[in-house]
Amino acid sequence: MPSTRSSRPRLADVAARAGVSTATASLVLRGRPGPGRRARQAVLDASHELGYRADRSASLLARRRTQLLGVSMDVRSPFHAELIEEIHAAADGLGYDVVVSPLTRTHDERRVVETLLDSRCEALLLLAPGLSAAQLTDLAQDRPVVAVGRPVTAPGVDVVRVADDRGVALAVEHLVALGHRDIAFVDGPSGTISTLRRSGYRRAVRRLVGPDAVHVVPGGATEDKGAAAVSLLRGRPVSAAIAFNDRCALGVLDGLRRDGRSVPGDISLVGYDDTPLARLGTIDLTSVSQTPGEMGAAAVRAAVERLEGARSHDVEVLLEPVLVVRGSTGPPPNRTMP
Amino acid sequence: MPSTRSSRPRLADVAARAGVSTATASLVLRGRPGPGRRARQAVLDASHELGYRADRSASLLARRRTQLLGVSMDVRSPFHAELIEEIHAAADGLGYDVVVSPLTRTHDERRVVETLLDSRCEALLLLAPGLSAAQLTDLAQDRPVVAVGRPVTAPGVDVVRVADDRGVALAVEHLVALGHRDIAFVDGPSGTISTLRRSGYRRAVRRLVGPDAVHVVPGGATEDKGAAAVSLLRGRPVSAAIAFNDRCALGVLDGLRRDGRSVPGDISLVGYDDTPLARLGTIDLTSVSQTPGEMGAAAVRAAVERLEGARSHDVEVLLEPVLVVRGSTGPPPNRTMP
DNA sequence: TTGTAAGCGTTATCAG
DNA sequence: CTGATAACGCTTACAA
Repeated sequence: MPSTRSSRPRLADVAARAGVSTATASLVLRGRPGPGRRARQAVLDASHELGYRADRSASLLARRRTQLLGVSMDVRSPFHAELIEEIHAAADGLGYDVVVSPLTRTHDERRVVETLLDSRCEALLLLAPGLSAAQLTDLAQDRPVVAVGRPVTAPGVDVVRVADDRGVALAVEHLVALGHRDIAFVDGPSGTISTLRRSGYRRAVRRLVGPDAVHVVPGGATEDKGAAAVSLLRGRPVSAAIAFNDRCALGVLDGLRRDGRSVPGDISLVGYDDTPLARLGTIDLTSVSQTPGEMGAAAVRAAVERLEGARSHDVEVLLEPVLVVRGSTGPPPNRTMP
Repeated sequence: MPSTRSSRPRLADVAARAGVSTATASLVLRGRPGPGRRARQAVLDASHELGYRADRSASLLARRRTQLLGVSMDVRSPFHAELIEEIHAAADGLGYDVVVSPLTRTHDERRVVETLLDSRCEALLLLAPGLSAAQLTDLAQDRPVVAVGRPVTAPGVDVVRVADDRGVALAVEHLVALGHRDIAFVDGPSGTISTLRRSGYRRAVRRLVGPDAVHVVPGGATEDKGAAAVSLLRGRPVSAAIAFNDRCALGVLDGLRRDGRSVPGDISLVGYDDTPLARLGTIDLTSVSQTPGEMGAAAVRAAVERLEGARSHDVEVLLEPVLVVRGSTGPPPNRTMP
């Protein structure tokens, strides 16, 4: 009668069954060169028959390198969710594994980072980290640290982000190409990101339309701020608006509809972030994408370069945003031929 | 001159500095009884001065019990994100730690489960698992398995979910209390969940309004299906609708507005899931909450009960949903006094 | 090519 | 109350 407490098979079990040493078995199972055909086949068979899987803790403990990338994320952010997917895929391709630790009510960023380090992660990819530049620099003292999606200047840490000013410029270019000349910008909350996007708007409008065409109204990062901004849009003739982000745009959209103005019939609207929200059939918002695929790959690459000694100086990877055109933008109403 | 390659301090370093054995140091650092005041203080000081943190792999490897709960989740689901938070908090309280492994393009449920097991998790909490009942039962052979949020009948696995029929019934009761008598149900996709919600609707309407008042129209789980259902709502006088879920409700909302009907002025609307979407100021949807806090706590409790031998029979925890009343429901128009 | 044996950093057992 | 010392399960020099 077999013991009711069936423990997982260990490497020694596989080795015994295959009639080889654990050393040989280990080499075979990790696909390392050395063992011959006979031994290889025997180990593979035995492993399969026993349903063997290596114990992660033991393996990590024994290994010199862990090839583990630690990622901190905000569980609530859909954008982070996408990044996680991409980071996973990119890491996979380079032979690295990923440990994600979610920020929650009970686990703040400091604690999450410690957990990651306790888990023997060799590098840290921090998604939109809230830690100060000094703290980041301090962390980077002992291992590669990559700040993803937040423009920080912290010596020793690599940064991967999308050019915010370029993103808004893309939106302006798109609208101008459609024939718009009265394009407003619904600003975001105070902060680096808003500043970058606003200046991107300013420069693009000045260049493509004219210095007097700049029209920034205060807004914010949330729907209600966007909705509130709608009343400020009435002062001047406006045929298109670019919002700080998708949530803000959603508020603008709703406010406009309440006003009886149709989108894009009366006014075109562009958001930022290309969130799943923007993709909803009923919202269908033209939006600027931060290209999570590129970001994830670049972040992993940055970490791995450092780990493999291919680079020792800091790097800031500035990615190009992509405008995703959907149904919320179109030609302006009553377009007059020149 | 200290070596530039500063490796983390080990337990032995702490012990040496404190002038005690590693055994004593270990006991102190884990807050176990035994060591006296002197030793205790010395170890604590040394540990602090060195910035010591235990190596997780080594600790897990050596420990008899790992007290690790493995959780699989769909990164894209905001509801899962909430559950993760709650599970984390609940586990914390019971002295357990949580390992989350996200389902992604490159990591399907089988692989995620294997990773979790390789990491020495003692129990599995699977959020809305897609595995078959047979597979779940198989997994549950060797450790506690809790299926969260999906009604599966798999011998050996515990289930934690919210009573779907009760949720819809709550919505019906709310609407009837407001004076509605013509309440439609916009159905979901084929499946267990839809069946449960639909029958909850049927029973409640029959009981509170009358057998002829039942009015189910086909819908689906997404916005477009909801929007399409709006045209079917015109056949009968309808003063309120309950949608299969929030996304479907969003489609209904949009369709109604396009029709020029106001919510809740002309028609009241209730969603299901209480997603962040429902909470948006511009949507403000009355919705049925699956109470993630309760679910998370119940799931952790179920796993821990099994692990600690407090229970050996299967259990299905059926939680009460909660109706979150927001701005999309109100009294019916032209209410005639009896 | 293959096996022996020494770690990896903790925890846990068991004498003292 | 404290300290050796043997696990834990795997990787990896080094030797055969």
